[in-house]
Amino acid sequence: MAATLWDVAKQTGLSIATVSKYINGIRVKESNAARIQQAIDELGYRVNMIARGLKTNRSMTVGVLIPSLVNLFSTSIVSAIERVLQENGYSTFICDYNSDPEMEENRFRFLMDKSVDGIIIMPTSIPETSLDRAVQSGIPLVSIDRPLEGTDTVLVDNFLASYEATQHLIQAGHRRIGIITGPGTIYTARERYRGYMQAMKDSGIDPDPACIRQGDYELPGGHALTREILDHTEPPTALFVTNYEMTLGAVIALNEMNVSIPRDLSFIGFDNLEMAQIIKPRLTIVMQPVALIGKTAADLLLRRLSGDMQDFPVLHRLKTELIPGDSVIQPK
Amino acid sequence: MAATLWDVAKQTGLSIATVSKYINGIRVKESNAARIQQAIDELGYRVNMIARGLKTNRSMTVGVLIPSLVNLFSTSIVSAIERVLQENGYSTFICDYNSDPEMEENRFRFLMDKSVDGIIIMPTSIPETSLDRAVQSGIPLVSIDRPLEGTDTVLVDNFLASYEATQHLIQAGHRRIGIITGPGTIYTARERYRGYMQAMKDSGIDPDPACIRQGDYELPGGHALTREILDHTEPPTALFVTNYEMTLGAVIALNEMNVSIPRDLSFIGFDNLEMAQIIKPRLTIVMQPVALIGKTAADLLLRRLSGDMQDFPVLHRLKTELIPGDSVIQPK
DNA sequence: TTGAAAGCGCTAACAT
DNA sequence: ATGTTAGCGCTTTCAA
Repeated sequence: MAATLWDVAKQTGLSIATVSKYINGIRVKESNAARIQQAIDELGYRVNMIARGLKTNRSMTVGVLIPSLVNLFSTSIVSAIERVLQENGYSTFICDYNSDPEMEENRFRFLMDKSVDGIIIMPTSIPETSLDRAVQSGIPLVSIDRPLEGTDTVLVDNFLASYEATQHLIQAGHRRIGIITGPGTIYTARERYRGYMQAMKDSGIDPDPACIRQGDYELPGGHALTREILDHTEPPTALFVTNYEMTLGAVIALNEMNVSIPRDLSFIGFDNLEMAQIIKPRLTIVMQPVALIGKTAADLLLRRLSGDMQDFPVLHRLKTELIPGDSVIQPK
Repeated sequence: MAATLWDVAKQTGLSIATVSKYINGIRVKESNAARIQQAIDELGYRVNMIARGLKTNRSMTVGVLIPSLVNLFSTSIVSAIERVLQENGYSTFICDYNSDPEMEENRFRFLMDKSVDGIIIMPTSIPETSLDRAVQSGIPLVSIDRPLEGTDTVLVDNFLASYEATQHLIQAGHRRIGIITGPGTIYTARERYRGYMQAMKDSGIDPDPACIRQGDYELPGGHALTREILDHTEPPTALFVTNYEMTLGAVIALNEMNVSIPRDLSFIGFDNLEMAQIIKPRLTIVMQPVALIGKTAADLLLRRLSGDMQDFPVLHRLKTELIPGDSVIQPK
């Protein structure tokens, strides 16, 4: 059906080998080059990547494994990854594991079976041992958002992000500061909780457990827990919500309860500048450099793919940014 | 490095062909089957999909092309597609074209070059002629969300969805009904606009242009246009917003403006039941069956992939659902 | 500079 | 039921 090297060779009267060389950028006689190119155009010849892959043992694809495709944070990163990889001739198998630990391993194996050249993974609970197969096959692995033992990693300084946000509230004069964290099983959630606790401690504040709620990183959780915290007889004067979905839920809940930001409650949210800027008053948020995370991970993988194993395993800890809005003022 | 058929054959003392047969589910002697399986386990043998693909001329991958990876509607569909495909042994190349017409063609060609077995595309502006290559290569194509000439298509009845929503407002007694539509370049936006106009017309209402705004399907647009419409000297008594992002923007804007739903304004939004249920009062929304769209498209593609070209090209027009909330009441 | 030939790992006749 | 063999389309020595 589709034209092959053989067709081009035949049409030009040259050999397959010569045509192959031309395609791979090896010098051929100028006049031949022209004839080959013409034949390629006429026949609409395109390299069969599968055949090439079989020969070169490189599929020019990388796998990207994320908890969920239906999550803005993940997909923003993937979007950046895909762009970089694509610019370098790689294509991307994107897999989600539905935040399901079993499926996580499952999909990882699946990617391996697809003979990807490298893998970028946002792990939740996959045990290090399951990754051995990749390591042993010499397939580069880059972990994002959460660290993995003995693996190149790109993440943000979650502890510091949370520390700074909390400190920001403290400096505004708050002492009764609420926080909605993520699941204790998730690394980022633990780190963000740590940052909050440390900041409180460093200021000599003893946090009230009534102000601390562990959420699930999902919108409904943020909504419900915000109500819980605010319904307390002595609600906090400031609230810090530690991811995007829960921030959305919190804002909706506060609107419903007619709790005015920042008059009744100072507020710091997480991620998604766009949303933060649209809300009135503009929300003060912790912003993660999603595009940079993706780009850094992709660049790193590309480097490993090219055989450069310098400084392995490296840990890129990117900085978050506290974007000031109008949602934090002094408590009454 | 990795074990091949040859290794397994050698270890078992059988021939490559026999091992291959076993792997492909062709009966071999029971005792041999056991030996082969054991060797496979011991060696950690896994089929080389690339080699198999070269031989069978099927890569067992399909391409999915969407405008954006950073859009809940798209990714929800993709998520469903991926699930179905994966269950059937296919893997998925997900590409986004950043809502950029040039890139759209670009990425389409890219997928073709990757010798995918089939393609599911959510097209924006790709000309039918660009798809010829797929058609000529015999690569099945399924279009989602928007119809494509001569192509299997899965979409929802946008006209009816909008008609019903508008009618719902009219039946509640509204006559001054605002709408925020999407870009005129996008099929769904045009259809939703048509549905609104038709419903108004069928009830003998002449819509006021001041109540009609064309948005961009993005959150900030919904936000800004809601303010515009409400700032009018004679604002509508009801507002219909025609996609998720803009609905989010509209709700935020209304909260800011202290416009109470439904007391001051009846409201119908679009998509994302989760959000609609969390907002108080619960939003009445038009819901698209995203999971079903994905599943239908994947099933259809799978059918074409298996050679069943019955009723080609078929158009699946799925039904949306108007989910009643508490955001629509009679106007004052 | 070009071409002949040997596979990459697998499947599928075909023969046994 | 099993084995032999001929490729799939490409890259890459090696020789000419």
